[in-house]
Amino acid sequence: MSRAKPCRAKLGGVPRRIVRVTEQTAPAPETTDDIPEQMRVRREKRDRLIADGGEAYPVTVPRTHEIAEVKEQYAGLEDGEETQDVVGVAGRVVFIRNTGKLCFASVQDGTGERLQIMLSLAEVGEESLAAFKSTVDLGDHLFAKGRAIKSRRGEVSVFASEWAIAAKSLRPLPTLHKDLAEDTRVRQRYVDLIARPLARDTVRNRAKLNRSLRESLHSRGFIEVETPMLQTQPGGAAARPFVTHMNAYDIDLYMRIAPELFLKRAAVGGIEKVFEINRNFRNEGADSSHSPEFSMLEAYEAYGNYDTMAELTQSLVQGAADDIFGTQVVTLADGSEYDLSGTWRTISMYDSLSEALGEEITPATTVERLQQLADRFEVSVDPKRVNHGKLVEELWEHHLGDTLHQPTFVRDFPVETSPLTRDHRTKDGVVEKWDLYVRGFELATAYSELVDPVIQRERFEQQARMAAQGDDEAMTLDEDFLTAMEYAMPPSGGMGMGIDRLLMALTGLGIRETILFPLVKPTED
RNA sequence: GGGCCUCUAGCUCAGUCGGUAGAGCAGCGGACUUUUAAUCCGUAGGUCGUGGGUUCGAGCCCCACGGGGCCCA
Repeated sequence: MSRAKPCRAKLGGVPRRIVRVTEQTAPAPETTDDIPEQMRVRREKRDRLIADGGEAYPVTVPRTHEIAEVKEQYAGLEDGEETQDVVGVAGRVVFIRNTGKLCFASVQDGTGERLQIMLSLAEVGEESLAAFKSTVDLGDHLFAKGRAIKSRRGEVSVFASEWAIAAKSLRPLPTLHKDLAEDTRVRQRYVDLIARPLARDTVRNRAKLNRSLRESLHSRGFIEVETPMLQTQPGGAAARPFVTHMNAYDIDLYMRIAPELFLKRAAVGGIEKVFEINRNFRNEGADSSHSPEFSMLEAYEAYGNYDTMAELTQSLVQGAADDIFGTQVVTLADGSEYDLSGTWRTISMYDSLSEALGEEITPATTVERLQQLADRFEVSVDPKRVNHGKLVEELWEHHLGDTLHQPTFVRDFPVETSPLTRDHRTKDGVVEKWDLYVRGFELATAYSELVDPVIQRERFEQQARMAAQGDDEAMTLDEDFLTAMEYAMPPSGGMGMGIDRLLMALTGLGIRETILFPLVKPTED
C-alpha cells in the first residue's frame, strides 16, 4: 500500500487505490502523455480557454430562466416561430450536432429536463462559432443567452447570441443510450445520475418518502429526535456491531445497531410520542437486501401497543405510496403492480407454522421435537444459539418467510428471541410482537414494549447466558438503560421500519439502487 | 462458506478451432445553416482485471488472487 508507484490516471475508473501521500509516495507530476487522449484533449481545451483570457469555471453566469420555465413558456409557439424575448439558460451538454454553419446542443439540468441551444454563423459570427466548435464538449456545463424560438422541427430552443462555458468537464460522458454496467453505476453514481433517468427519480422518490414519513408522524404529534450513533454499549437489536475507538477517553465505542434503548430513555423522560429516522450499522454480510449501513425509522407511542403500531405502520406506508406515486397500487421496476391498499392480513406465527407443518406447534413444544423437525427440513440453526424460539423462527422462515407476497403482519413471537418485548396479555409463552412482511421480505417490526424493569433485567441476564454459550448476537446487559427504566416508562408501543426496504417495496429496486452511495468494496490493483 | 457466470478502447459490447485485437457511440481532422443515437470522407485510440503456468505461439487452455453478478447454505 505504500509502494512508490507513479499514479497512472485512469479515464474510466475513480482512483481506487487508497494511498497515504507521504514524501516517499507523493505522485509524480502528471504528464500530459500519461493520460488517455480524451482527457488530454479536454485539459488542453481548458488550458487554452484560460490562456485566451476566458474562464473555464466562472463564479457565475447570468442565467435568467430554468430550463423547464423556458420550455413551458414557449411551448405554444408555431414550428419555426421566433420571439424577441432574450433568455439566459445553463445546463450540462448532453447532445451536440454540427451541420457546418449551424450548431445544435442540448443542455440538461439536474431533473433531466433538456433544452436545445442553436448557434448560427449569422447570429454569433465566425469567430464565436469556431470557438464553440473547438471548445465545447459533451458533458460541459454551458451557458447560452439568446432569443427563445421554436425550431422548424418544433423544438423550443434558445437561438444563442452569446455563449460561455459554465464549467468545463475534463472527463468524457459515457454513452447515454446504454445503461452503465451495474458496478460502475454504483461506484460512480454521479455519472449514473447524469445518464439514467431512473437513478434521478430514485433520489427524488427517496426524498419524498422521508418527507412523507416525517409529515405523517408530525401530524400525529410525534416528535423527531436524534440519539447517539456512537455508543459505549450497543443494544436494541440482535446484531454484530462495528467497533471503533475514541482517542480522548481511550475507550472502544460501537456504531449503533439500533436507536431503541435511547428512544426509550427519551420516553421515560416524557417524550411520549417520539421517532427517529437515521442510520444503523450492522457488521454483517452485504447482499441484494442487506447493506452494512441502512436507514431506519423507529417510533414509540405512550399508551400505544403493537395493535396501534400496526395501524400506524399501515397508514405510514400507504401514505407514502400516495405521496410519492399518487396511488396505493404501485408499479414495480419489472412492470408488475403491487397493491398496498386496504387493511393488511394478520396471521399468527405459531398457527401458520402449525398449518404448514401439519402438526401443532405451541410455545410448549419441546426443543427436542423442534430440532427433529429442523433436521427433517434441513433447517440449520447455529448450535450455539439453539433454543425453542430460534428453532420456531427458523422453521417459520423456512416454510413461510418468502411466501408472504401480500402485506402481512405475522404476530406473537417466542419470548427467547424478543427480549425487549412484553409477554402477551393472554397467551402464555409468546410476546406481543409482529413482523410485517411485504413482497416476501421483512419490512418492519413492532412490540408492545416491555416496560417492567425487573423482567427486563431478567431478560438481559438470559441474553448474557446465551452470550456465554457463544451467541455473538445476544444482547448485553445495559445498566444505564435499566436505571432509566426503573424510573418507569409509560406503557408503550414501538415500531421499527427499514427505509431502504420500504423504498424497495414501493419500487421493486434492489437495495443498492435505493441507496445513493452504497458501500462498495475498494479494488486493489 | 459452496457452486456457476463475468472482467477486452472513454462508454456499451463482439472476438470462431490457440495463430499479429474488432464494432457502435465518443474522440481527432475535414464537408454540410434545422440536427435530435444526423449523414459522408479520413484518422487515432488496447498492460485483453492482476500474477504465475502450459505452448513454437494465449484475449481464448490451466492455477492462484482481486472486483462484480446470480443461485444455494
